[in-house]
Amino acid sequence: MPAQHFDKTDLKILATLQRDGRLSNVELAETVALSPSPCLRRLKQLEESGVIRQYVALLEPARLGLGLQAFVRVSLEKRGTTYAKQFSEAVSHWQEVINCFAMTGEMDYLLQVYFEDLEHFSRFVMDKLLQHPGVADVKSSFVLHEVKRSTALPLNHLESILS
Amino acid sequence: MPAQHFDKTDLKILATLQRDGRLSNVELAETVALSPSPCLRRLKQLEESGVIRQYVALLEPARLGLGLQAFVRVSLEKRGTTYAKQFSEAVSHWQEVINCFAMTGEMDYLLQVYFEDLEHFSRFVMDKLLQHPGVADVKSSFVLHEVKRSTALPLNHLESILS
DNA sequence: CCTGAAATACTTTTTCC
DNA sequence: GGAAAAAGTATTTCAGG
Repeated sequence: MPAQHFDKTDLKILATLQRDGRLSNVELAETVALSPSPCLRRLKQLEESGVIRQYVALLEPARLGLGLQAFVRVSLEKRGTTYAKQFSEAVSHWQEVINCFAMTGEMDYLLQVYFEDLEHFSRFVMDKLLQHPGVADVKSSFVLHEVKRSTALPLNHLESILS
Repeated sequence: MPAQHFDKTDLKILATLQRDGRLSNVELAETVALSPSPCLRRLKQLEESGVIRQYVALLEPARLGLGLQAFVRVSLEKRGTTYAKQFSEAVSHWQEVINCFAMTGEMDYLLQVYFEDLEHFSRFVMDKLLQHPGVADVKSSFVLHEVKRSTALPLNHLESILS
C-alpha cells in the first residue's frame, strides 16, 4: 500500500476535501479547475482506492461540555500479548478515548481523551484504567490550550514526484 | 460557552454526522427519524451555533506515503512569552505538524506529526525544531500502531441531562 | 483523458397545517 | 414537528475532440 500515482489535480481534490468535505461535485470541480464529469470520476476513484477514508463532521468539544482534554500514557506489565489484546479491546469501548496509539519509548500506549471535568477524569482513571488487568503505570498531562488543531495531512511532499 | 440545550434528536444528528459528514438532509432525517424540514431547521441551528465546527474528508496517511507518525514533546527556555508566541506561529506553518497542544507537566508542547520516513523526521527536528529560537528540549516517540483512531467525541454524557 | 450538453434524479427551501 | 409543492442543483451518461 505505497503511495499511488497522483497528479496535480488529484492532489488539489484531496487538499480541497480535507478543508471542506461537504463540497458538491460541481463546486469541487470549480475549485480544481475541471469540469464536473472527470472530477467525479477522479473522486470516485480516490474514494474506492481508500485514500479518502471517511467524511466526518468535526464537533466543538467545549460546546458539548467537554472542557478537559488530556493525554494519558499507559504502560502494561509484560506477560506475553494477553494484556495487550485485552487492553486494546477495552480501549475501543471506552468512549472517553478518541485516539490510542501503541508507542515506542517508555510508555506502551498514548491515549487522547476528553472529559467534562477533573472528577470525570478521576473516575476514568480509577474505575476504568487502573481497574484493568495488566495496567502497570498511568501518567497524565492536560491540554492547556490548542496551538494548532487540524485533521489535514500534508500533501506537498507528493508534488515533487510529478512533473 | 457551556453546553447548550440539546435534546435526543439533536444528539442523534450530531452522532450521525460524526460518522458520515456527507449525508444529505433527507438521509439524515431518515436516520434520526424525523421529516426533512425540522431536521434541516435543527441542522442549520447546530451549524450556526458552532457545535458543528467543520466538515472534512479524512485521508489515509499510509496511502500518501506518510508511513511514520510521531509525537514530539518540546520544552522552551523560559523568557517571558516571546518564545511561546514565536513557537506557536512557527508550528502553525509547519505542515508536518497536524496538532500542537500546550500542556501541563514536564513538557511545554506536544506535537503530533507525520513523516515519510526517518530521514524526513530527522530533517524536521534538525532543520526546523532545533533551529527555532528558545527550543530547549525535544523528545520523540513513534507510533507503532494505531489501536483506536477516531474524530468522534463522546455524547452520551449529555443524555442524562435530558428527559 | 477532458469537455460539453442533455436527461434524470435529488435536495433544498418555503409555506402552510 | 409534518406535508407538499416549487425551485434549484447535482449526478450521470454519452457523443466528440
